Amino acid sequence: MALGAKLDLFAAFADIARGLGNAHRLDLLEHLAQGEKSVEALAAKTGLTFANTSQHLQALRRVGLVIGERRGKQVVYRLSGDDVLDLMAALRAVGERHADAVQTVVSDYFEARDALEAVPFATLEQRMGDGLVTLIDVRPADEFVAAHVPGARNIPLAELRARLDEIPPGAEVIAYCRGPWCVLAFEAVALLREAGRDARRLDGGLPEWRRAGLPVEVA
Amino acid sequence: MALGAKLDLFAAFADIARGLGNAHRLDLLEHLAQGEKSVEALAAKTGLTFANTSQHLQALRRVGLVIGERRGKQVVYRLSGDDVLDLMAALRAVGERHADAVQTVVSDYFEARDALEAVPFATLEQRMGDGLVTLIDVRPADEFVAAHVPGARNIPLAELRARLDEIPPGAEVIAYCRGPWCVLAFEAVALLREAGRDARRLDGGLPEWRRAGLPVEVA
DNA sequence: CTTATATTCAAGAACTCTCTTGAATGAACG
DNA sequence: CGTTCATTCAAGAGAGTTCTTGAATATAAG
Repeated sequence: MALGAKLDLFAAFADIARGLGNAHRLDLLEHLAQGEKSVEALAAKTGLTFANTSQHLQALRRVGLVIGERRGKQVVYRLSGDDVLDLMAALRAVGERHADAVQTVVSDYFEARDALEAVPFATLEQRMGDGLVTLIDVRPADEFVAAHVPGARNIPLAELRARLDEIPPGAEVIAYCRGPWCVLAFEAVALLREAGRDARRLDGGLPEWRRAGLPVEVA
Repeated sequence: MALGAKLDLFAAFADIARGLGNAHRLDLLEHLAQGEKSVEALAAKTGLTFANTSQHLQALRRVGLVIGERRGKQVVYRLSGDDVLDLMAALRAVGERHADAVQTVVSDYFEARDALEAVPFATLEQRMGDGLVTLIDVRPADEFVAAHVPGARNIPLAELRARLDEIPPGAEVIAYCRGPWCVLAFEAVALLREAGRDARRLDGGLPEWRRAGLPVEVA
């Protein structure tokens, strides 16, 4: 019984781990970390079919990682708690350490990343105060509207090249996006450097900012 | 490419999550959190067959959660890093929150647990200093020998009833075992209370103690 | 060199997961 | 109250996981 109960307990935890055990579901979780979203919105963001998105969301809900709530005609999903962000961060920590050793694609990714040193939140706050820095949020506009770092200007990555003139030439540019797994800010920094700007990435995206207890701005 | 690379990255993280996605593998990880062990030792502790234990360990090694090293005739496995403990703790945090809602067995487990308030590490250290407390390690002797909290006395759960007289009657008893998922200390506390002792559980087992940077004693 | 010991590999049966397709539900709106 | 829209359910093909069994390695010891 003690042994059986223990395995039952482990089985429950294993179910949660299996909930995270699919690339598309991690993608969905990252999008949900930006804020609550309908199934339709998630299907559009991830490129999955409607039914498939729904099934993945139900898998996540079954193990308690997300909560789905009917709101009129739509069902809106959100992360079930901040500990889900912590769990994803812990997974990332193990993954980044292991990446070098095994996965080439991934280690390329992280090598590129190491080359661009990230700016900690505290440093950003300080420089924002001094007015020495332009902070840009390179996520799509709808995610910016839902929540963003105070003082950030929204220039989605897709529009960045065309809107370079909106960024004051002298100041340092700091870019952020959805979080540590998100490529948008990396690409933004690469593009900005190509254009001769002094650009760096913020060390963490909006979910990490919020998780750190820092204020966010809406609309 | 950006999208493909991102999914490759997520797939790598998902592989790690799937590594945790099996009750037996979580069991193996908990045992490895006590210290490195051979395949044979793990098979004995978990009750799995030899070949099955080996296969699960290889699954864990493939995703970088454990490291296996040939040492003479044996292959000795250990956790690949402290971040694996953090990952397990994060998984537990989500699981405990979700437990009430879904798994009855598990919620029973956690209810029983809530009834016995756990003693934080800091409190233990203070009371140990005052000599007001008897600390017992209820894990099997081999795990105690590998590492234990300084000042603890080893009385494996199986022997506890027979060795009650080794515990000074007046003082409070604090028991610990393998960690938050381990039932040994729960059962020890229940048994001690039945015997009229003032017993409580330590809030965390040996892996958590070590992870907190506190000193351990060997042999 | 042979044997014993510890571990891994290989193959197969039973089961689970994933994605697709098309039908079914549930709420809102005319 | 019938239609529309967003979502879920159901069934099935294909792939992956798990456990068992027995054979294959690799090291150590005689």
